[in-house]
Amino acid sequence: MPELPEVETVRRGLEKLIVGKKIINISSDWQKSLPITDNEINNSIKNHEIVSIGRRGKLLIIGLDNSRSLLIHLRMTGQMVYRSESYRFGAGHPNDSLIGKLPDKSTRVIMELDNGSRLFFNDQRKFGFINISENSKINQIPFLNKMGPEPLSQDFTYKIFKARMKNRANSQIKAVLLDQKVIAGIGNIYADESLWMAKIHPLKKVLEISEAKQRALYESIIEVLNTSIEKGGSTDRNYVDAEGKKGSYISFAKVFRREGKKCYRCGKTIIKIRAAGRGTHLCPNCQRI
DNA sequence: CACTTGACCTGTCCGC
DNA sequence: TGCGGACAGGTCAAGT
Repeated sequence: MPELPEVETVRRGLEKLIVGKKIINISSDWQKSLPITDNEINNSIKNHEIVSIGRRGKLLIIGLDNSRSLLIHLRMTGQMVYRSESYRFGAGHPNDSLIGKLPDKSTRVIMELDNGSRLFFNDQRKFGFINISENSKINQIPFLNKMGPEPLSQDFTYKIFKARMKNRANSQIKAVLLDQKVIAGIGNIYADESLWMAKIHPLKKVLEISEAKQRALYESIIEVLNTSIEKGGSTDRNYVDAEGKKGSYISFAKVFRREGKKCYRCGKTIIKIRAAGRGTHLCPNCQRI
């Protein structure tokens, strides 16, 4: 589910809530959600303090005081929800939350902190995970070391974007945007939104996209991601932030999940097709093949 | 090399 | 009300 803006929203929430706290325990009833040995949990996680919360693409990185990091990928339906000690004694959950009492049936991992609070990793579809790495080895993880640039960093210039597009000249643009090796953090929602904003058909081959439109796409990606972070991300189904609250970007979306409705720009009907194996939304008038 | 399909899982929605 | 199939925001491996 969560793409860069959602993961960034969770990161900011966790940064406020759990940095400086010590992990007392971490446990799971689904091995694949926490593929870490008991030995490692006892030696490298328990009684260690959380010193930082980072993000790379869609991956959350919780830094510990022993040069290790917990790597968390939410995949399609993951949530990281913090609950203070008061929740154990009946405190209500936020009104704009999708979830009630925790743990619930999608809870895969529970982390207990030293102030009595708990962090719940909920993941309906069990695709996500919490793993551990030595910081010095993080860049050796294939998924991370091949990952493309962060689209919201200063280093992500138009020149870099253009060069990376050129490497994938024969591919369909939507597939390229979804490829984490090209640019980190874009998923199905923001690929569709960026392409609509830049007026590019998702099935267009990169080499068929004009210089002006490539420039527009570069700018659209940055604008769309920044706008979504401002709105706290998109809650289409499962996504909630670190406090369990929904994001509001989906109600600002221009094409995503708007099939059958009118294009805000030209009034024609938004359609849904398949591109790169994914449901893909576009305006057939603004975005011509 | 580029693209598709299947796998990993659970839940929801739609049509019969 | 029940049942089967399609589909869901991600990624990887294998096949064409």
